[in-house]
Amino acid sequence: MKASSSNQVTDLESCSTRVVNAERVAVVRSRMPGDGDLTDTADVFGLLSDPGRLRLLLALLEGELCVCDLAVVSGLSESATSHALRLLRAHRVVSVRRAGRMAYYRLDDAHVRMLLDLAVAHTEHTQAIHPERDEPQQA
Amino acid sequence: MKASSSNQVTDLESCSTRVVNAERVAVVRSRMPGDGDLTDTADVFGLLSDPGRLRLLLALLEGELCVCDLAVVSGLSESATSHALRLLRAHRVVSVRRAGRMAYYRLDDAHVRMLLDLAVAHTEHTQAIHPERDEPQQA
DNA sequence: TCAATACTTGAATAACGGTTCATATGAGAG
DNA sequence: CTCTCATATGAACCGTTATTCAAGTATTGA
Repeated sequence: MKASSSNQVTDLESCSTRVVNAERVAVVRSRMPGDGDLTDTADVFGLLSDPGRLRLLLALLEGELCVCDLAVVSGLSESATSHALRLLRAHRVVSVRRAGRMAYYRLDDAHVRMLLDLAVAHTEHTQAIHPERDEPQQA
Repeated sequence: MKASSSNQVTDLESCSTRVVNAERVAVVRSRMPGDGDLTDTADVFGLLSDPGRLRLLLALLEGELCVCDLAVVSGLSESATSHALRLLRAHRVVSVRRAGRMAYYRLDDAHVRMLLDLAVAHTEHTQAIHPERDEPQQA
């Protein structure tokens, strides 16, 4: 717990930034996560912010896949796929299982899985509501 | 965060990319969202991938705030705050209410709100499980 | 009207991030 | 052992993006 002595938020009138609603600012400040948690969270979102990586992770929602299959599904080159998987692995989002010369990757982060599920649900939802976009999904 | 049309995934054996588990690849392919939805989703995650913007949006979870208060809370300059809000506004994530010379921004995207709530819940959860990180929240 | 306030905008700079190419590693086949 | 296959890695390239500075637009008050 933080016993923040934030009754007096008017302590930064000196610089160019004033405060209009001091009370709300204090509340928001007290609820704001710490710097470390914040950058961690931003990093996680950053990992999901690339279409290629997003495809990789969505492909892994159903179970493990080898690198070349991931490359095919994601539309990336095998090198780009490997780089992307390396990044995801570094952040503990995926894990590897080696079998011979193959490498099978799987999704290994419950939080990321929830974010992906939520994103998928949302796209399906908006697809149902706003079907104006034509999506030819080749068989 | 970019809007690229990088979908060229034809199922040919001719090129260097083979398929190992053809069945799984087919299933994953059929479930894969279309290119438009995918870049949209990636863009949304991209908007949340910056600590400054993340702070802005977390601040707006509780209600509207004016630009200078948002600048204070996020730790950004007022110019950087305005640029960030412009970007979020362009993506319909926040909306503005003008009152005199003030501009009050509010969170205006249910999906983003869910993502933020989930992220906050997760940081609080891991904070409870792994409290190894010390968080001195400056008063 | 003049000046101050609250916010916006554009240009410029610097840093970051994703792809590619070439090469490396390591396992299995011959 | 040698060669190929599956993946990994490093360096370079180039577009993207965040920040800053300076100037611009409204709006309010004197």
